[in-house]
Amino acid sequence: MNADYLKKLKQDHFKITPKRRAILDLFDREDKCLTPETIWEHLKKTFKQSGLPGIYRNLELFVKQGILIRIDREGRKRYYALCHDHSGHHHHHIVCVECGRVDDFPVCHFPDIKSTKGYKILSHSMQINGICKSCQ
Amino acid sequence: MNADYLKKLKQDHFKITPKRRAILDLFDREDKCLTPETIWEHLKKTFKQSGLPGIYRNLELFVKQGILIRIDREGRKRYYALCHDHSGHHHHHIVCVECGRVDDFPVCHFPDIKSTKGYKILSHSMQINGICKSCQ
DNA sequence: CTATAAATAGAAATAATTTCTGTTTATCCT
DNA sequence: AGGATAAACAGAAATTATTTCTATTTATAG
Ligand SMILES: [Mn+2]
Ligand SMILES: [Mn+2]
Ligand SMILES: [Zn+2]
Ligand SMILES: [Zn+2]
Repeated sequence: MNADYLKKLKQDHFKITPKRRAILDLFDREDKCLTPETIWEHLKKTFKQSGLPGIYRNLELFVKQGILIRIDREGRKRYYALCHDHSGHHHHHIVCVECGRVDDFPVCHFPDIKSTKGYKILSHSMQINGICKSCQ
Repeated sequence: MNADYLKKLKQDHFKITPKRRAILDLFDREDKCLTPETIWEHLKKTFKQSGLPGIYRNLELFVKQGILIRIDREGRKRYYALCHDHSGHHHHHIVCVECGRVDDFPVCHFPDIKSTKGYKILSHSMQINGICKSCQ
């Protein structure tokens, strides 16, 4: 849970600030993907002072740390969600197109090849879209 | 090739305009993913009159028609590329992170399951990133 | 407790995308 | 070929998500 993420931050010499705690807490509570602005709306309840640029910066930091992932949805906004996996194992995510809930997709089916069609393969990204139990 | 795309448009009662031809020709010639603005720069050479909103509209039309796909790259711009497959077979794409070249990735390894973790699966998207032969 | 670099707020800038309106044009039908 | 029609278009303007900048605050190591 949350403490693991904070430990990960501390390990890499990033500061544990109240805002950062609050962002991670929010993701824990909401259990779905969120936009920077939605997060900001929530934070403003607790911190009457709070800037959107700080949200953006922290979200990108969390992605670099493997704590959050970016989610693709309709529309022109960004979405982020908790990765939920602390082992660092490669895996993918399934997203509810209705409510934005995100869960780990247990395994990766992509073959472990290093090249195809003359390309040297570096990475792959994948997202599964569906409808979660409670939205069905 | 190009004629197939035009046929597809005509079938669905979309007009074959010089701009549309020019956009598809450009993709054929460039053989990589392009941003709306890049396309616009090229079109302006031939059509001194030419508006960016028209480019945006056409690109989204082509995506709906399965002629183009959207490509994720670094930065905040959109990229589009030819799908290159007229059979309509489900498949994915590999993108050169250096030059933006895009090729069909022959097969899809994602299992044909209809549900997981309580989700009803609707779709999945995937992109393979690598370095193409000429960029290595 | 202090020094210090990291994090922040707030305002402003940036730039991609969309919307709107009036005009043009591809296509269908005589 | 000529005319009617809806689709496509240009151009300007609006929108809005994201980034940059600067001065101030704050978490943390020593
Ligand atoms: Mn995960
Ligand atoms: Mn393809
Ligand atoms: Zn749901
Ligand atoms: Zn390349």
